[in-house]
Parts: sequence; C-alpha cells; structure tokens
Amino acid sequence: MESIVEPLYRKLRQDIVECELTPGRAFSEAEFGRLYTASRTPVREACRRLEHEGLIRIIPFRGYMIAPLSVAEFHDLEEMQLIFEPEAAALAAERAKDEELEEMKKLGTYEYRVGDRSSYREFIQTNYQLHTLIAQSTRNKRLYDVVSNIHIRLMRFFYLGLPFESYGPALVAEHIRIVDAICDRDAAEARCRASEHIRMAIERSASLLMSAIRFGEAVFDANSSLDGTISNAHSHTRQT
Amino acid sequence: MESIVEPLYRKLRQDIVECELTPGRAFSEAEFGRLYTASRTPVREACRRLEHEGLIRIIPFRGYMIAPLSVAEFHDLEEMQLIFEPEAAALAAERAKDEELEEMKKLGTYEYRVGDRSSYREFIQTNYQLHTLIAQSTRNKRLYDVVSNIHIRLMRFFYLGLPFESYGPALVAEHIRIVDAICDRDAAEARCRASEHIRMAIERSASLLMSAIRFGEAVFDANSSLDGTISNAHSHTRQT
DNA sequence: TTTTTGAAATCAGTATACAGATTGTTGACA
DNA sequence: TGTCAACAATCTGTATACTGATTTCAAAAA
Repeated sequence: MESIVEPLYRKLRQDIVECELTPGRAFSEAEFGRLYTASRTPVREACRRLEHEGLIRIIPFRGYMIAPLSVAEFHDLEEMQLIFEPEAAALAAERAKDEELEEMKKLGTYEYRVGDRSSYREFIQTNYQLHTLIAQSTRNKRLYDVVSNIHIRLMRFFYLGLPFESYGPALVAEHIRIVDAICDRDAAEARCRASEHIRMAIERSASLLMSAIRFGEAVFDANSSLDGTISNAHSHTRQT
Repeated sequence: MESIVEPLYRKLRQDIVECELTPGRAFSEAEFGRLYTASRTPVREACRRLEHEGLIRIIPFRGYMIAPLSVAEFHDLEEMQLIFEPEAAALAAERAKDEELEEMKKLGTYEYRVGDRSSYREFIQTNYQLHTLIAQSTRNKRLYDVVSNIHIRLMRFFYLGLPFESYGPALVAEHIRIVDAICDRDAAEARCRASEHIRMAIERSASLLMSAIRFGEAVFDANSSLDGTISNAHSHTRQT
C-alpha cells in the first residue's frame, strides 16, 4: 500500500528535482512533516531514500539539507553518462522490443519552443523518458537504475535553467540519429551516435556552467568528494 | 552517531553477502530484532537500505526476504562490469594518487591457496578492495558507488563457492596486468586489460554457473526483470 | 572586552503502542 | 466432500513519546 511514504517520496523528489526546494536549504524532519502534512516516520523514510539517491544530505544529529549542486557533481554525472549511455544504446539496438522502438521515435521527435519556459520543462521530462527508455530496452535492470539516477540528478541542473536552452534543434537532431540507429538494430552506430550526443552535450554545457551554477546558496563545494566529509553547515539557507 | 543502525546494517550486509543468511529466506522485522538484539525501528531502517542495494526484498504488508540469487541477476552484473570497469581502469590510470598505486600493487599480488577455504574468502575480500580502489582512483564518487554496489552483489555468488575456485593463478596474473598498466599511466592499455579480465571472468563463470546456482531455495527466478513484480512468495524458506 | 562555562533549546535516534492490511484456518452449509 | 465466509493471527505502516547528543546563547569571570 505504502499509502503515505510513496506519494510523499514522489512529491519530495519532484520538488527537489524541479528546484522547488532550493539546493542547499536546511530543514528538519518536523518541518517537512508540517510542510507535507505527514508525521516524522514517513518523512524520515522518504528522506533516507532520497539521501541514497544523492538528492538529500543527512548531517547526523544536525538535520537535513537539500543536496547542493556543485560543478564537481555535474562533471561526475557527465562522465558517468559518457560511460553508460553509449553502451546502453548499443544494447538497446540489440534487445529493444518493437513497442519500445515506437515509443522512442515518439519521444525522440519531441521539439520544444525555444524561449517557452513550460515547453522547456516538458522537454526536460521527455529527454529523461527517452534516455531511460533506452536504458530499459537493454533488459538490464541495474543499468536502468544507474541511468535513471544519473538523469534525475542531472535534471536539477537543467531545471536551474542550465544548459540546453537555445540548443533545441541540435539536441533533437542528435536524439533522432540515436533512435534511428537503434531502430535499425545497428549497435555500433547507436553506440557511436550516443557517444557523440553526450560529448556534444558536455561541450555545450561547459561554457554555460560557470555562470549559471551560482544560485541560492549552492556553492562550488568540494564536499561531494570521495571521502564525503561534511564541513560545518554554516552556509545553510535559513528560513524564518 | 548512528550507534545502532550503522553496526546493524554492516552486520546484516556482511551476513547476507557471505550467505550466512540463506538467499530467499523470509523473515520479519521482529525476528531480526531478536536475532540481532535491536528494536524494530533500526532493523527497519537497515533493511530499507539493504533493499535499495538489492540485497533484500520487501513485500508490502507481508514481510522481507533475503534477495534470491538468479542467473538473470548474475548476467546483469557481469554486463555492468563489462561496461564500466574498463573505463574505470582507464580513468584511474590518469588520476590515481601515488599512494593508491602502491596499495593497488599490494592488493593485486595477493595470492590465495587453491583449495583453502579461508584463504579463498580472504581473496574475495581482496578482489573487492582492488576493484573498488581502482574505482576510487577515478575521483568520481558516483562511479565508485556503482562499482562498489555491483561487487557487493557479485560477492554473494562468490561466497556460494561459485566461480573462481581453481582459477587463482590466472586471476592474479590478470590483476597484475591491469595494475601494471595503471601504474604506467597507460589509460588505453589499462582499459584493454580490464576488459580482457572481465571477459575472461565471464567466460570462466559461464560453465560453472548452471550447476552451482541451486542452493537453498534460490531459484532461477525471472523476478529481477525490469517490471520487478514479485510473484507469490510460495517458495520461502520457513523457519520454525 | 574577551573568554569560558553552563543551561536551555533543538533535533535526530530509538522504542513502543496502535491501526490497517493480508493471509490462513476453521466451521458451517450446500 | 467441497466451497465459501467469517474470524483469528501475523506483520507491516504510522504516530508518538522518550532519550541522548549537539549547538546556541547568555551570563559570569578574568
């Protein structure tokens, strides 16, 4: 049933991904309990899940915070994409079901109106669906999980208004090339096109990144490094 | 502090990975509370984490079970390895710190005495440490997380006595070649050697898999497929 | 004025009580 | 004898009370 945790989790995740909840914002279990009308236990459970996915940070005995966005994380995620997505495309070319191919074609041709904010947001969703559908078509659940998580984290940057504003047509063209290769069952071509796509995306975002990343209290923090030590939470956004 | 959850989580994970807890075994929160002397809340939290890592399955309103081992999962995990381990090795060749290189050399040369059970178990741990150390050397935390999780899942198969018994020398030789390439800062060579290593491992395990996988109630289940539906839990191991 | 100390407040960690859901079993009826 | 329904048992989902850890702030002392 999961009548409380599951919807709460989804709502929280959505709010974080869409930057409705400011990256870096500090909060307590009780506070979210009030905000989302739930008791502490479900809030706690949902937050634990979100921490595991990298959307929330838990500071023991201190509280929680919406995971800040950092250049380091963005870089890591793009590097992950470069590793996984080309292989996913190649495997999808071999294993996708016909219905999945149909769905890909539909998603791949979605165009957004440059400058239209709501159309842009819809495009972010479509982009997510396309990439996860490709991952799903590999029939490898672990691969799907990884790709899905990477994209969910990436979407936060996109919702900040980050990278592919005004690159619409180029993006769509790249998507179509990937989908075409998959539909042709041409694994090598699919791998190549996907790799190209990610590389272009990285290049496009590189220049935009530095200027767009400063938002709210989100900082270029070194905290997402491997040792994962969390420094003093001085710079939390305080809410009245 | 996490004075209860953290140790409990570690102990549980260890027991599952080492197959101390039989794959497919059903249990309740209260039961584990008795077994590990903890109250339901920490047990619950630890189990949620383990579910996220794929070591436990939760059946809503019914209970928990130690995730069964399946050929499908094993295949997925090996496929994942084939995708990212070569890239991890290549990145490590470029980014590893000198201390990490030293540590790799140490881990890579660990030999186990064929036939000696405890030596074999130690080798499993060393193998895990080597592969995660390489991942850590990439400076990409997400990549590290994925590699670590994949190996933790794989280790359950190894602890069942699965694959590389009697392949000791070949394995060590492959490890050394990878480590050498990384120490030489030769990314292309490292990628190539790692790819070769995984491919060989897959080949070796293929023949052994079919006979060794039946253990306890662990079945060739299709439940780990993408839709993730859990069929009737008829075949649970019942404890008196 | 600065530093130290201690008390109060805050918040997560944990235990436990209660409610809702699901399953299994028993008994009656056809 | 077979089937269906009601009840009992079990277990998770949730709320809440309690505990202990950490921080903050103010007051007192140097």
